[in-house]
Amino acid sequence: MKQYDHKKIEKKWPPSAKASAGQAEKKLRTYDHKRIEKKWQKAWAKKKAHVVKDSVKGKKNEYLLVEFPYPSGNLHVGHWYAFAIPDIYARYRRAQGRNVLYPIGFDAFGLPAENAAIKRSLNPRTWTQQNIKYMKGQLASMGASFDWSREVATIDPAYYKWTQWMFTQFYKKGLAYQKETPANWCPKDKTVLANEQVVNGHCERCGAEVEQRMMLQWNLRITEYADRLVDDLEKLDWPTQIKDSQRNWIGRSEGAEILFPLQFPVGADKLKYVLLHGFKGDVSNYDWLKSELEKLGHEVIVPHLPNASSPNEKEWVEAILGATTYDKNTVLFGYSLGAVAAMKALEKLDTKIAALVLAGGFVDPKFKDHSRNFEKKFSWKFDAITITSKVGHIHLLHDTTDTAISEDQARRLSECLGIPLTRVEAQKPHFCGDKELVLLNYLTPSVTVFTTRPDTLYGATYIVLAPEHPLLRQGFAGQAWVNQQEVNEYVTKANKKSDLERQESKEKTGVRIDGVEAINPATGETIPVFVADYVLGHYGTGAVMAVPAHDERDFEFAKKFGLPIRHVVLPVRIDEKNPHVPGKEVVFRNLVMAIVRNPQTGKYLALKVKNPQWTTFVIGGVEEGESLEEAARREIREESGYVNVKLVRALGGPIHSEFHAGHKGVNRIAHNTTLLFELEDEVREPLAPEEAEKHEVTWLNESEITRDRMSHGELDIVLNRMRTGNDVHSGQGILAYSGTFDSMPSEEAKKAITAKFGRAKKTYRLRDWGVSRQRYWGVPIPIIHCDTCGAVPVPDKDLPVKLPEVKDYLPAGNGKSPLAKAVKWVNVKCPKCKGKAQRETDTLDTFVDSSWYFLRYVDPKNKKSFADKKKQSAWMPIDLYSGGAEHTTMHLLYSRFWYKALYDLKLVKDKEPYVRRMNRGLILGPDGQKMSKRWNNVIDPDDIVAQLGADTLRLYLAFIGPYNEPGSYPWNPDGVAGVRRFLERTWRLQDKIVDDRRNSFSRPGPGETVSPEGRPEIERELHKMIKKVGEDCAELKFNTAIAAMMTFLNTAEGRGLTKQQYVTLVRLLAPFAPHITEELWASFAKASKAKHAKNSVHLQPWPKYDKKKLVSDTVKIIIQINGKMRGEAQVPASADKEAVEAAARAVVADRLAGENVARVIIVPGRLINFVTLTIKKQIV
RNA sequence: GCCGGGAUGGCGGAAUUGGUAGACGCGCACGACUCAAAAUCGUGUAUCGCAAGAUGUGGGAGUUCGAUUCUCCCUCCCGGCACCA
Repeated sequence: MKQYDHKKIEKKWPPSAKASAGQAEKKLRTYDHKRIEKKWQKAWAKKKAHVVKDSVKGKKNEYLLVEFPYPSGNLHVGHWYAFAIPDIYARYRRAQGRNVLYPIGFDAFGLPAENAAIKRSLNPRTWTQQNIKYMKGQLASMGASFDWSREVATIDPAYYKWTQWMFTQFYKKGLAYQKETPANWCPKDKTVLANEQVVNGHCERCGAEVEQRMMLQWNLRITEYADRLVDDLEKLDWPTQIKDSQRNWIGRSEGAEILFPLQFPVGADKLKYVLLHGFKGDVSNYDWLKSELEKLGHEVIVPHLPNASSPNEKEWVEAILGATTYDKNTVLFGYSLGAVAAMKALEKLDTKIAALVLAGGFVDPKFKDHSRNFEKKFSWKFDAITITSKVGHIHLLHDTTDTAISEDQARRLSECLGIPLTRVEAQKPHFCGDKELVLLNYLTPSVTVFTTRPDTLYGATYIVLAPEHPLLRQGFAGQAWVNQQEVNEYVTKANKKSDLERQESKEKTGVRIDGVEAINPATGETIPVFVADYVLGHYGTGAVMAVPAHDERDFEFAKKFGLPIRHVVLPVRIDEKNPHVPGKEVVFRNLVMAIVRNPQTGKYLALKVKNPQWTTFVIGGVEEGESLEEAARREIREESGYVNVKLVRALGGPIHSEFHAGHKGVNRIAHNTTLLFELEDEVREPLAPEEAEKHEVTWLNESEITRDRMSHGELDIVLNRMRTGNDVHSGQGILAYSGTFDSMPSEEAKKAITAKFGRAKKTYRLRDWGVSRQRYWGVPIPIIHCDTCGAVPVPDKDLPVKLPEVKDYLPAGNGKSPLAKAVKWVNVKCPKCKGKAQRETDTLDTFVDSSWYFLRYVDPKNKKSFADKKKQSAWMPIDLYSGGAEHTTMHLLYSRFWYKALYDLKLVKDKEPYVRRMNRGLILGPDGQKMSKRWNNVIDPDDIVAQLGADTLRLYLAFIGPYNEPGSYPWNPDGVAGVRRFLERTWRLQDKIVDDRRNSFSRPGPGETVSPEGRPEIERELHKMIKKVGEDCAELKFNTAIAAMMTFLNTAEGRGLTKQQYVTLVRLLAPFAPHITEELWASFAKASKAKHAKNSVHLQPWPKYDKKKLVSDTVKIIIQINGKMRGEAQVPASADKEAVEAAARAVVADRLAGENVARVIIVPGRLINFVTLTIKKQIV
């Protein structure tokens, strides 16, 4: 392993002072980076060379963004790689005539600052600002063209005022909400962490194991944007790797929600249903619903609501309250105006009832079609708190086909009650069908499951609830199960475990909920209900329908609990060798295949068929009334004579096969099930003569069971099941045992079954973004908690909410932020009611700070808005965003979400902030490991700058590999010396400038870059270089761009070059090594009369290459014989095919002697290939 | 397990639409300069072979006059997801 040898480098570099003193008399000074770099950095700063205007006449704006650093206190090589290399691109684009914004700032809030501050008993602000100051000095040494006038720091109140302002905007729009959520709690950092900050159950920062705690947290509704965050990726010019990572992270699954009604057949209290009809309705509307509910054993009351054609609130409410007594077993159902009346009645009710189901309800009497006469007879204010407090369970149903109630009306109801809206499709619009099944489903206790495989519904043989499922906490309408205690124990145990602990063992555990059964809506069968921790509470609906035949997890669970396995999606095997013959009758048959193993020998029973010749297992049709096993035993006896066999198991479910049954002359569709038997003894019955004639018995080793030998198309599936014991078919197939859906392909069946029994639904892995942090050093969440008004956003005029000074930055450890200790700051008046109120004491996640910083660069000093709209449109969206791979799923997703939310608030004009994104690589230590003090392999960029110069460091990092690929590159000390050599040779190349006739230094005329006469080869090399460097820079392949300049240098050193040619090289090198090139340019400018020469080299336009100069008079042609290189020939560029062939034949004449050339392939200007007859013959 | 990316000398890496594999740099070897060393300059440097030549881009097949490049299968490495229904 190579060790980084400091001494070796220091000995080598810098070149001794004595040597340069000795050369002092020489016309040229030695390249002295120390003098040059400081000099020009000062000069640029003085001239404000890098201040960017928002518009420059005749130039297009371009926004190049790099992730702003965290002010850790010291600049490392990674920072150089992150900032100095994109600077090459910024300078290159400027030379190409773009007005380039290349800003920088500091992401300065966050844990490390605070931890360091606690350790050194310093104010985090002081500490952070010191770091910023120091790092700015270091950044200056890069010679990067940052516009410092646009510097942004997230800790600046003028910045975080807008962070807070945006948060209040989001809150007002319902995008920010507070919720008691299980939070990832780091016991060491004493704060809540985002999911993204938890790596394998441990804190990303300190490594401590993360605990789950229930806490009241602020969340941002990023899940509402999940679809757009996935779909809009498509249009972005981003590497697929980043897009795929984001898609994985969001984890969108498309499937269906299906409702399974529950029955409590044993020992449960019966429910009392009160069904309220609507405007112009009457008691008879619910005949069907009533009888169905009564069938389940419940009591049903349908009160008569007076004057249904001209109703008023008072009469209806009285009728409802008088209809019966209400208690904890009552379920109140209200339809349309009945829903309104139900809520009104609840406001008055003095007991708590089990459940409230509202269908087609509203709180806003504005209808899609026409107005109604009751608008003024009801009051349209609702006491949501009272209503919801009187009810254990609420369902809000909206019919998506409704012709009277708009979706918007329904949503208002949902917002009013704070209960999510359930969108359903009624049998007839506005739930007007005779048999509205959907109503029954929601009136009965039920479990809604999410599945991506609705096609397997008929195979669902049980239901599994996650331990967190609300049904287990609340029950439904007071219903109970028999083994309540056992269930509770399991749930408590599971809830104690962290996600990580639950995953420790994949061994399935669970408890059957006794006395409760679900009804499979497709088969009508009752199926058991379990609670098991392999189902996740936060994903989908927290409940699954288990289909053991087609899901491995369910299969495992079913095996353990002895649950039925029903195969409903059959894998398909179509025999290509023996396909269906068009026109022939299609005949269906159930087949059974028997694999008989002899445990003594380990061999398998097979039949050698004589005509046609093939080998098969015992196989035959299942006769009417016969079980599979009976049929298999019969076939074994008939075909092999063996009598005593023992059934081991079925090898999974049937396989759907299609083939042409030649001997019967029909097209066969067969469902073929394979049973595995063991031979018990050798007892055989004699075969019937016609059987014996057809085939003979043979025994095969396992290795002899191959598709070559055996004719079964299903063999691969069967063998796999036999060997692995995995009988689950989780792929696609054709439906069977699925009622009217039989023989439908599974993809089609997904849609059909969803349409009939459920509704299409998307679910995401992504969860809402928890932004509360119980730490000091962050942006205070701009919310005031008032006892009467609830959470109130801080009014715009009171922003920013400045971070108060406290003495003690240590988190309390009880979940309270240190801000809670600033009592004066905390206690305020409510902005709404002026009553007593307290400030929110949590601070925002720092990912919030960095979600919009790029917008502030555009207009960093604005006091009226976060960024002026005109300035935004001058720069946004960002043309190229360069950063680290570690931000692929967090920062990049959060800031996209943030930007989209701003877009919806009409605060920004684009849907996406970053047009193009690239992830850079990683610089490793010289030993190939990550740079770390622990390994003593850290390269300090300050040392390199001191010894070798900033230009060398820039050039080295650019040369190490392609910048736009996230590779990892070990630091090579000799490699750095190598690029330093390149700069010195470039410097000394001045010695090789030869007399060019014009010997002047002026702007090249059109079509002319330099005076080329007399040196066409160098001129050609020069133009090749201009082309290559330009193209490679555009693609961020700085390594090959530098290689092209090195190649030119190698040629030019040998042959000499003109001053014009030299200066062109300097201009190409300028973005890479801004200091040395500025120095060289200036020294040439002294001798020049040209005006433009007085300007900086960095203001010179990018050299243009001349296509005509790229071509040479002669070209090298590669000569191949049968595709192998056999020689080369120089031919005139103008040579035609005949001439090329003649020249080539001359070169390889001896090789072609005696060969018949069958074909000659000529690639103009490149290659000629002689194909000889012998090869040709082999092919023909 | 699923999704994506990758594998080229001693090392970092090049190679246009399929057309000389190894550009450029490092390292190494030899030579020049020097009393010497360093620096610098020059020559060479995929492997085997004295050579002619043969082999060679993770492994195996295929398409093609010709494959690092296209197709199929496999191995390994990196990244994302993972009891996600």
